[in-house]
Amino acid sequence: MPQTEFPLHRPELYEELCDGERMVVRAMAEQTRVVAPREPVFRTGESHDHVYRVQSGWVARSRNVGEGRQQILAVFLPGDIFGVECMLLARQPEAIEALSVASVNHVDAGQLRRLAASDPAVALRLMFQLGEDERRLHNWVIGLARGDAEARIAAMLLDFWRRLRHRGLVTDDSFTLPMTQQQIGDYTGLTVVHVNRVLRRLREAQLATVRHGSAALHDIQGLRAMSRELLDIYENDAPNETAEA
Amino acid sequence: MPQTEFPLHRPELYEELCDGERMVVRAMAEQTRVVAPREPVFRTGESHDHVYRVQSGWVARSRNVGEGRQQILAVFLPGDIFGVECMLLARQPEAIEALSVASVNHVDAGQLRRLAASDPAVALRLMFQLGEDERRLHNWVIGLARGDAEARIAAMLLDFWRRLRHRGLVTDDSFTLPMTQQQIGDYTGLTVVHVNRVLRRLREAQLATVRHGSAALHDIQGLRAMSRELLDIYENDAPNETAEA
DNA sequence: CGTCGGCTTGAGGGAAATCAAACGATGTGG
DNA sequence: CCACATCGTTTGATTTCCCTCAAGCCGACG
Repeated sequence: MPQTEFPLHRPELYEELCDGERMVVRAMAEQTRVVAPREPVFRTGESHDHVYRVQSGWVARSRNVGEGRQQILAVFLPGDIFGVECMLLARQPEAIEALSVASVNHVDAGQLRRLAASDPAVALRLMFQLGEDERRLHNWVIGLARGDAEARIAAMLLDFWRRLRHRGLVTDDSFTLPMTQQQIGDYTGLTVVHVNRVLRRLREAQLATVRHGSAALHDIQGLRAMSRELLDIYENDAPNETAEA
Repeated sequence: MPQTEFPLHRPELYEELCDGERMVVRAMAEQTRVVAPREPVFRTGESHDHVYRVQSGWVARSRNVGEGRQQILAVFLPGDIFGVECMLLARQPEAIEALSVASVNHVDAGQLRRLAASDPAVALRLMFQLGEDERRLHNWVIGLARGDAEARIAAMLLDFWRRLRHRGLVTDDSFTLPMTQQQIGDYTGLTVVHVNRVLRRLREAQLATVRHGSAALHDIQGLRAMSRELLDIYENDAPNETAEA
């Protein structure tokens, strides 16, 4: 069922979306970079004019905020396209860093813009990525505004798991999670100390085990219950998940 | 200085962006709706297939979360385009409601998609709106994750003021703010009670007065200091603002 | 005049931050 | 093989910010 690759799309766009995906992949095929953990793909303020796509590994978009603290705004998994904004916006306050060893493909922004102008499927694929990112940010705003620490972390784990599954990168309930507890805190807006306590509680409650850079979700339903308020309609009645759990 | 209309764009795109804007406005010119405060433009889950543009008034994107509570995810001001996601994503967990009396233009999504496919300037204008929304969401995520109540409210007031100014809808330091304290809380992730206390503190500190549906920012620099960590690079050295303050 | 929505203020409690310190792996050099 | 430094994790004690609960106030409106 290839449809799972773009889970939220309008069905009638599927063909065109795949066309666009192929075109983007082809345009990016020539240039690849491999980055080590904590190594930036590009830095804050750096004039970057490339659009990227994750080939393997995990990558984060983060912004420095005050003394040595950072906020992780998004985590990109294999298949995600990022940096589309640079085609439009002049300045970029965010940095992109690898979480694990990661390889990314990229293409010149101007070149991609011309491609998008000549091929609507490419423009559609890019817009789709922006739309999907926006929805994920909406969910995250709600998590930060309304969820407590447990709900946020449960929602984070479920989000990663779901996305990896949609791409066929995970089949059971466990996956590698290349983030330190500090980075989890930077993402969820919590301190390391508190992240640690919550992870212990999740472990003790037999809900999930996060350790040594890997996560195992023992009780999907329990985690979903814990983060229920934060999940949007689509996520709350995803059919093939309840079957799995 | 028409450039201020799209504050963050890449300069070389200005012409095309304006072309796109004109095309979108023209395509939407035929259909207008006027909505009263609290009246939905469309509801959660409603299959909507139109893209909108605010002509006048304030409009909010919100999502219901649990018992009678709602989270406001974004506030749209005159000139903003919203609902672009419906061209791409099948389901929409958010509702759109008017905050003040508002008039919105709209156009059928399929029609707009064909227009975007035939005219790259239209696609660019739409992508620009998505990019700008995304940046604002990034800022807001940081605000919720890192900022305390005062920083969030200061950032909110500055954001509205800045956006209204860029569109020439405000010349001095005051503007109408058609939101109740409850709605401000729904936006900033705070309770009414706490919003009220913070607004009192801002008033007592001669920073800003929010009352009777209007806001007056007495000390822009003070407000910016209060929310400094939450503002992105661009916002922290906007030249013509320091001059104004 | 009573009611209703929105604003204001007070008192108490709880979730998470802060401060502080120890523990366990891993690696490095003597 | 043993200091020893480093990085990430773990745990405890205290403090702070904000929520909850509760009640009073004000203007608008029937």
